[in-house]
Amino acid sequence: MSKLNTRERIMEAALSMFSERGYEGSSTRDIAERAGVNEITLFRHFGNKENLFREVLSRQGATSLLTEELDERLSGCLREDLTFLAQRYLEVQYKNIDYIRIGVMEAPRNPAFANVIHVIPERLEAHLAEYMAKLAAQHVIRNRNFKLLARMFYGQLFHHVLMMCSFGDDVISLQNESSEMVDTLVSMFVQTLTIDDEKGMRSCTV
Amino acid sequence: MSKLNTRERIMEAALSMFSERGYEGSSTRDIAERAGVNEITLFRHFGNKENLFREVLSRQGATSLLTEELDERLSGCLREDLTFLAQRYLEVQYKNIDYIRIGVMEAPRNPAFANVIHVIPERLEAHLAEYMAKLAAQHVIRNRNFKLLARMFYGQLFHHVLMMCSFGDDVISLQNESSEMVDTLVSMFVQTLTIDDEKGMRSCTV
DNA sequence: AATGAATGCAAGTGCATACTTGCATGTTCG
DNA sequence: CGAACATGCAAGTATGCACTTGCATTCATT
Repeated sequence: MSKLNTRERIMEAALSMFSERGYEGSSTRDIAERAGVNEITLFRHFGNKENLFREVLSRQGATSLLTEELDERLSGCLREDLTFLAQRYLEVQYKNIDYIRIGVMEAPRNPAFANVIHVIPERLEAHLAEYMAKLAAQHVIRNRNFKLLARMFYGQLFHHVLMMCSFGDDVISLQNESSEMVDTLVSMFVQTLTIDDEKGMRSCTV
Repeated sequence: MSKLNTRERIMEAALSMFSERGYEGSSTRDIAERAGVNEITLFRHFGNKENLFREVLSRQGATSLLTEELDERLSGCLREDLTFLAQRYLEVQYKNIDYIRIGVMEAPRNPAFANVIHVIPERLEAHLAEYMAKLAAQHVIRNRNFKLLARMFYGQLFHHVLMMCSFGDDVISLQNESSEMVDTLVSMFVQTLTIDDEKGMRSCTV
């Protein structure tokens, strides 16, 4: 008896195939074959292809980042916190590559699917904007357009992840580049946000 | 007599349809209808759907940025130059939206199509990295990993363009955000690159 | 006006796809 | 063991798609 039950096997197979070929490029026959089940079984579980697709996408939440968890780890030290947020984001998105690929492939065709790409970043952007607003209220950092900065922060990270989704770049070198990219990104934000006099003095505050 | 000849009309229709629905989602019948021609005419001109697709993509070069042209406009003043490069990039990519959408939709399925996305950024990144290396050689800016910085610079701009490709965000607010985003981006890079003592003093050098 | 090229119209072909039907077999539980 | 449920197998259906064929009409040029 397989470790996964039939329904799970179908969904795993579907996720990987939708990720490789997109919705239309993945036939129910091929998905069933990859799942090691009969094609009819797929229809018995999900009714039709679209429902299968929907259910596959609905599992994305399982690997989401919860902002409550993030809050517990934030120290108020800008550099540390931004580094932590960036690293956590990359960790989670690397596990979400399949969903990102699907979202990217399908979203222009149907904006409703754009949610697949946005479900994580939107929450995180809002979270980061609030975080920065708090620090600004404490006069730790300058007041800026935090919504825009948060978008740029996560946008840069998203771009990095996107380049790893078989968009042609060398995956190994991109992974090696991750830490340096995160360091550089965080430094830029720290420079932009910190009040000039305090850049070097409050090492743990910033 | 139409302004465009038949072949052109077919390619324009195909570009817009591939952009909306992707390759597989665009039927030759629908493309022909949008072009206002008979379906057979499409086959008479292009032989098959794939050739049509290839020819449509091959026209992307028409709106490319030539780095020679860019060089003529670069003053050596970092802030001005980065701003100019960013603005030009956005101008060109806004015109290239259809190609980007196609590239994004099709690339995960076939990495060969990733070139549609990369053909512009790769050249520009190399160009910018060289530009920064020159300034560093003149001790105008610090020595950094210019390849990474260039990638991040154009990556941020690409992300902005991508968000306008019907990935769910409000297009109007994104356009309004463009200048501010460019200003913020350029400022970040200027801060990162300039030698501390000279940030305010050599206003035109940086 | 005649000719050649370009295009339109209508119907058709072969194949792939999502999905269905009918029957059989295997698995699990009381 | 029997019943209910889950799944397999084989064949089929209706539809859509890329592409083809045959004939007719239109357009441009000489």
